[in-house]
Amino acid sequence: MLFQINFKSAKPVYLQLVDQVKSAAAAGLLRAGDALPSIRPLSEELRVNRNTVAKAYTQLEAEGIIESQQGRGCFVRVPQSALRKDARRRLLVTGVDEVVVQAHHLQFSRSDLMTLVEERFDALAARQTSYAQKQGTS
Amino acid sequence: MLFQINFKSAKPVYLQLVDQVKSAAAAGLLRAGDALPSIRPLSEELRVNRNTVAKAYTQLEAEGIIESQQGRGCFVRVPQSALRKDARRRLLVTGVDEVVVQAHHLQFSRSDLMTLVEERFDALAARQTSYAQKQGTS
DNA sequence: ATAACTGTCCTACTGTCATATGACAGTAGG
DNA sequence: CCTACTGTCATATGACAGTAGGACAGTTAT
Repeated sequence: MLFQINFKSAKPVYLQLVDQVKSAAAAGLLRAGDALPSIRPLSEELRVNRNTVAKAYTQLEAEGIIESQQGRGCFVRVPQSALRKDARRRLLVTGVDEVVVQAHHLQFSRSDLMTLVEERFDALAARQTSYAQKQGTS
Repeated sequence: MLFQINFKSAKPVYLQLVDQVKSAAAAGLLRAGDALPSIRPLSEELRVNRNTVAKAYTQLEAEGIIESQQGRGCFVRVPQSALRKDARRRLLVTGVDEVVVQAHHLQFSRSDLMTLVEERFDALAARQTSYAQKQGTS
């Protein structure tokens, strides 16, 4: 089971799926060219409506993470953002600022936060390399 | 004008207000004991319904950021989370993971990300100290 | 051609967001 | 006391987001 949904979460189901696909792609569990689970089987496995999965895939296509081909399936795209460095940076700053404010209210010091970010980044990178070893890197 | 609303944003108005109050509190623009703008005047200034502001304040009270007293007003609480360190950490990890994945898709390296986080943290801290100097620190 | 798969579109139900309005309750100052 | 402020609650309404089911359209293999 690659993906799983938390129905108690306040976050919409389709956005949970979007995040999980992104995360899997970032961790190397899904690599460029790989086919995603097709909509209907996945919707059954997750106990969710087809259109909910379809909506997640539409969103992912809009963000340039995947590409969908009618009648064939959906596929992971090679990671390349069309945006310039400063535009991408601006996007990231928004998320970073939220985390920084949250860290403050949760009474985390600067070094606490830095350590945590390093740790989580490395955790992601670790998943990446362990998977690459199993599969063989191209 | 402490707060301002972006009506074009996808984020609900009341959540924009919640974030801005949190941010102001984290930056020291609002300090423990300070009164928040009262609901009706603020709603007029922001061109928003009273209930929308009230909803934001209710949310902030639920999160322990402010305290509201009927007939008196709403006040910033002393920052203290009732949660244990590991519970607070778990909350923060969620946000950090999202940023880490986002950073990956925006093609930011580990050091790029670390630098950015440091930068944004210091930017927040700088607002804090500059305000403290103007007002005098207690 | 047909069957079985793939994604896509349309329509409808449900809940959330925001607005508007009226009424009520606690607090402070004249 | 009375007035003017404060927050709170209930209801109604319109717009939109999330989810769901039926019908449609493209692809592949037999």
